[in-house]
Amino acid sequence: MREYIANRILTALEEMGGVPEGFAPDFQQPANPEHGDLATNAAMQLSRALRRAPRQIAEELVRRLVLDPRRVASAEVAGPGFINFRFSDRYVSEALRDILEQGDRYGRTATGAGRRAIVEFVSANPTGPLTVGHGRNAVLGDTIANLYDWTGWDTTREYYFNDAGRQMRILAQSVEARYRALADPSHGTKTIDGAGEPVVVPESFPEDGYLGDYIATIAGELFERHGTTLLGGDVQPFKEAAETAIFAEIKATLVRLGIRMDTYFNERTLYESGEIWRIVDALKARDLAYEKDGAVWFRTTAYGKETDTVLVKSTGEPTYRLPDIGYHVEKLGRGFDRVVDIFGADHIATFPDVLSGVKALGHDADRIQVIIYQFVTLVRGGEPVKMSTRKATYVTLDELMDEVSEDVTRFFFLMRSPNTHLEFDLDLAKEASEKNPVFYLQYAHARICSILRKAEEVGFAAATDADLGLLTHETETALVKTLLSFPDVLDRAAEAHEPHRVATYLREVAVAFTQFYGACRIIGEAAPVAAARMRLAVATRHVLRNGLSVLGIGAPERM
RNA sequence: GCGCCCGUAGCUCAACCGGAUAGAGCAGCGGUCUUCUAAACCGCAGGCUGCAGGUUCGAGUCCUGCCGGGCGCGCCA
Repeated sequence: MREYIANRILTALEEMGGVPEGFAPDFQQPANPEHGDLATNAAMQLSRALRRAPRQIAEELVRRLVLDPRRVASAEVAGPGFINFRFSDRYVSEALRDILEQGDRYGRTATGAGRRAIVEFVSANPTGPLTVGHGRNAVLGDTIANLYDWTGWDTTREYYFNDAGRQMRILAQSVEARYRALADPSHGTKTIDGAGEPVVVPESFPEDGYLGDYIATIAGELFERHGTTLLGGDVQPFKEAAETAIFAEIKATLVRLGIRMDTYFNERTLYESGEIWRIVDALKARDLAYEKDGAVWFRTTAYGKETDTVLVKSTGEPTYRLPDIGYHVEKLGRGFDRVVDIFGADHIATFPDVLSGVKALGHDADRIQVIIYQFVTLVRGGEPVKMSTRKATYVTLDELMDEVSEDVTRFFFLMRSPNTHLEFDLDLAKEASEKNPVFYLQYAHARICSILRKAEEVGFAAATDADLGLLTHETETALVKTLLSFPDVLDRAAEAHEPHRVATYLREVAVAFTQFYGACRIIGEAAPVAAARMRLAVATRHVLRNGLSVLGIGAPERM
């Protein structure tokens, strides 16, 4: 519809002349229903170029505008120069028929058709269970991937990790120390500081080791399986056991959240392929990298930073920036048209270096979209909770889901814009979970299912040939019009990488349906009217179900 | 000190590329179940959009400065 009206406007404007090259009228959905179904501010935008008053332009435009009355009922000038369009009844009922035909595909668009996107998210190294902090990343990334999928992109979900660094070494040593305490009765103990409190640990436990219970569990399993045979040996078996166990747990947590990765990318690949050293050479060849004090530096001052940045330490070990650059070059090399990263706010200062590196190597960094989300502040008993994976002062995602359910967890992380801080009050989430807005959406869906069940009981099959023109009540047309914007909402949410728009929209759908439900009965009305209303209910169910599915949230048939 | 994000109703947050009278939920007050799910609906109250300038037909939105909160600024990841 937008496209149709835009074309008609451009045709009319052509006759008027003086319109700037490439002008595209902008549309919005008026907040006030008195302002019609669609509005354009084209006349105001053109005021300057045409050197005429907006209202005058708008009036001439409307006079010249040729619109098919079967689609558009009216076009009128209002306010400072808006042109308000009202859809015809015929268009509205045809659009509703279209929703019903598309069913569980309704909402899908072809915006990204023929293009490929990769969304990298979670990407936690296997040093411990996923925490509430990872939750926002995981749910945001998965839902953004869903949005790409629904808007026609060929979408890949990827998990990037590093199992070779210092943290993994400390993790392995932590497991080994717990194991020794089990396998060797003579192994002593010591006291270290953990989260401000003294903790008793095995004597060989690293000062900054991991204190979580899962470490002891892994050590216990090793002892059961291998007895004392691992004593005094290499640390490698401990590392492998820890990585295997922790990754299994992470994947299980993701599955609970409804997340399945398509690919896993190990940072080590970039070392083994020699990719990172090729990058160093290429940067040096362009005089964007140089050696100083035994280290290799990236000339980030050439990109507006105050200082240059170390790429390879004097120990010969790369900093994480180098493989990050390599990883992004590699992803672009795989032919993705869009490379999306989901990062926490702590990466805000580092990803520009990565983009600079990608650009320096002659790649198209514009294909890379970095989504920065603000941190989750966990509040318990009115106090913010400090979290650390190493010190085990965290709340895991699994614990959170146990407390408030998977659906509430997902919705909570999605209902707010990524770039606002998210305050997660645990007490509130637990106590007031029944008041959570997600239930409102699910309830509307369950209610529709209930009506359809009831209709069947009383022998009221939902005829597919209903006369949709009978839907003339205020709440009926309002509901249909709300349903109509679903594809557009998905397009915009995908483009902006803002899943919360879908959540906000679904609430509007649920409100519109509930108002219709309150004002109009279905079962018991004259057959033609009842049939038409049932079709409307079915269409609404499609939008709710499809929308919830984009968010990764269940659509229960009864509650 | 520098960079980025945020500041909107008592609380948590919306506001689509700068548009028309800034909207929801929760909390508060008052109504509504003999009829398809009351996990609901209707109504009332609640605002100098942190402050001060600027840009323009028009600013919560863009620019500058200040105030307040968060995150980051390492040969750590």
